[in-house]
Amino acid sequence: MSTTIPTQQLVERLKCAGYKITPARLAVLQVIDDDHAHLNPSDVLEQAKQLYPKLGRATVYRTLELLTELGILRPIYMGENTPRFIRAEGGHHHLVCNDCGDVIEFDECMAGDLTKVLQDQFGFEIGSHLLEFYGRCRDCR
Amino acid sequence: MSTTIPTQQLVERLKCAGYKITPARLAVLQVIDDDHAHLNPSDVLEQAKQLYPKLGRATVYRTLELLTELGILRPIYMGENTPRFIRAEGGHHHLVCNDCGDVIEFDECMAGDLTKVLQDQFGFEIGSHLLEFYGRCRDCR
DNA sequence: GTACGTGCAAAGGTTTTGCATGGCG
DNA sequence: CGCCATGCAAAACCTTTGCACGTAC
Repeated sequence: MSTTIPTQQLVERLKCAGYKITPARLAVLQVIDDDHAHLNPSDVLEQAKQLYPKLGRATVYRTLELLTELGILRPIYMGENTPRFIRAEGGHHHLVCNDCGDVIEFDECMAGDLTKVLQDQFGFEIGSHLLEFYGRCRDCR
Repeated sequence: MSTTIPTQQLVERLKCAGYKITPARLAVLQVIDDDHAHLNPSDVLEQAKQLYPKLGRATVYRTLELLTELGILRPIYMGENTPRFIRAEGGHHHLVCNDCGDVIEFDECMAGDLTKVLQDQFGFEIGSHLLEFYGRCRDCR
């Protein structure tokens, strides 16, 4: 499994923050290095284990926590009772169906304008955002 | 504890859907009947127990699930590993601090415009939305 | 009176922690 | 070679389920 990995960028960020690059971390990084993934811890374990079979569940939790602290990942809640992790940067725009749970991503977003307003008004330094609409999809209507 | 409760509206919705009005449900309804609350199941249990001490934890879970099915509540994830329940209607706009976890609500929101675009584009029937910005608050900078 | 709702306790999952071993730098 | 990171197993949590009893309608 050796693409010239785009994961490289993430590896740099770990290194710069003073963390060691281990096979366990590499496996997790490769799995979550997709702007459109939204995996829960068990998904990550399962997929990363294919890259590094010795990987343990606790390590996945520890790595996900680390990546969240570094601002690389963000946990979101999609209705079931486990968190799902998505890339923290930029924006995520979801259309969630209340009936079948399907999630559609869309691009349009006007959050950029608001970002500046909010930074000024509340003194917040804003790094990313999540915009979700809830309703019923075409098929479920 | 007997205001002329605004909770009345919620009670109606339960009745209409064919559910019995019990003290346990009333207590939970009163606790979550606040557009700005974002409580996790334990919070709800704790607060509702003050209104109805016999209340059990399982009943809180069952009631929260029921209210979610009826479209009255919606679970969201705010970083810890428990869901928090908010009123499902309309929009929720949060400014979340990555460091201290503080949540500020704001009013401005341009999601209304997008709603129509998305309904047309994806055939979705949209009922509500959640817009969250993540960053660091004034105090944590 | 009947069916639905409840509280309790046990079961089922998920997440966290402790600790001896292993491996990155 | 020194620490940090890991895997395993156990502990701690949170959530769900089964069941006999209570109660809204």
